[in-house]
Amino acid sequence: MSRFDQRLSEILTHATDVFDEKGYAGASMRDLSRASGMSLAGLYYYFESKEKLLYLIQRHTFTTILERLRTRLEDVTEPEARIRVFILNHLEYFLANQKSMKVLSHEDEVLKNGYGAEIAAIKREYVRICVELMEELKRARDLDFSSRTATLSLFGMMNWIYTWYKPRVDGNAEELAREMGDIFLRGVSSGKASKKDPEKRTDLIL
Amino acid sequence: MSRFDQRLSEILTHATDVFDEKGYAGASMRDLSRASGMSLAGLYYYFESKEKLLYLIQRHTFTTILERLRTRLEDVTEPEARIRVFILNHLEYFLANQKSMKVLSHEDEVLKNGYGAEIAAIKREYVRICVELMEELKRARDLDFSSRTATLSLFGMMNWIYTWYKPRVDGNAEELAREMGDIFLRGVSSGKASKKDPEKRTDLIL
DNA sequence: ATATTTATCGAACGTTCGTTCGAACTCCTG
DNA sequence: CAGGAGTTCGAACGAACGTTCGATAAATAT
Repeated sequence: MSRFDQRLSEILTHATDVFDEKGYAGASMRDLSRASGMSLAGLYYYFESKEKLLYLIQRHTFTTILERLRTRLEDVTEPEARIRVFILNHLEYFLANQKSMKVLSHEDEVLKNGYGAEIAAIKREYVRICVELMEELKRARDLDFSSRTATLSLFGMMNWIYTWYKPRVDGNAEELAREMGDIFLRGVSSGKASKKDPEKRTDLIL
Repeated sequence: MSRFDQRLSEILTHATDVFDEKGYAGASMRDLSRASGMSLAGLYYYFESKEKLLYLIQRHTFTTILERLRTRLEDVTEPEARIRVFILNHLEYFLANQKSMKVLSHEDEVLKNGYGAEIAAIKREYVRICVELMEELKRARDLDFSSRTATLSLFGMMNWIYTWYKPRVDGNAEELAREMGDIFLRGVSSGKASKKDPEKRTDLIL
């Protein structure tokens, strides 16, 4: 890892802190300069615009969590266990990198065109995997529920924690993953749900 | 309703559109001026700062949904039904006022000091009611789960919809409330969950 | 030690920001 | 129709914005 890359990732870390606290639009380049201990002009040696900086943060965060997920899923075949792996992976990374994940979640719509499209593609792939896990579970247990609503509800449960999680009160990722996994999996485990429209589309429009 | 109040609420509506689209920090007073068809200076006849404008939007949205909830809960006594009333009320208002609710959810932390404290107090009361419904259910059915985690997970499921809801795909509030109610209530209905720490605190620190 | 690349900086650019102010317009009341 | 209150506006304020540029300092290579 070159000196350049190392310094860049330090800047990314500090920028993440600032975006977390003030939001992307609310954070100024001068804020970032102050936080990273580098001059305003100096920052532009490492990236060409504020927008690109957000892109770099989001891409790194998203590709990392996706990578870890893929590795972990390799070892597990049972459908419910695979969903629990998904939940645990998501929450573990979320809590260990709360600021990055808030910047990823909260600044979801600010990147436009090229950068935005690239991040959106990673996101689509991440969600697609989760929907597939739902489909596996439905097939294995002959369940009937909307994979789309279920998946997006699950993401809601998990992603919302950035608004309320307090380490001292809410325990670690394992506990939380177990609690949320219990609620979600038991909630979804019954033929009764969503009987009305079993052909409900499962592809996602995001 | 005075002419002043009427014009103000028109401005609030247009401002909500702009905040929804660009975020509070990303929206300029000139954007708001353009959207509401009034001159930049003219806006300041109706409110004294951009911050106050966000406060007015958030307060109106939050007090309205809270008011409706109280009215609806008066008619229902059975614990599970009361939670379903909460979910339906929340989702109905959320979908009918998507932009306002996004501004309320997404710009949660931007108001500081006086204004922020007032909104936070309404929020605390709203969440407190939901936690109490959980406690009622637990008592009535002798269940054992963390009211805090359950409540906040439920809020996550519901509030996250502003990131994915498409009317044509996801149906109306009733359907969604039934689906999410099924998942959540079935998920929470079992003595097995969270057995490990039955004394887990139920008061919320937000 | 010198030359060359890599890294950092102060100062400034033009633009946009939230807000103010006094003048003007509109409207209701006497 | 005169007059005062209620409403709207153009123009401007100083401050802060994202970005650029040429000079300088530090690190590396010769």
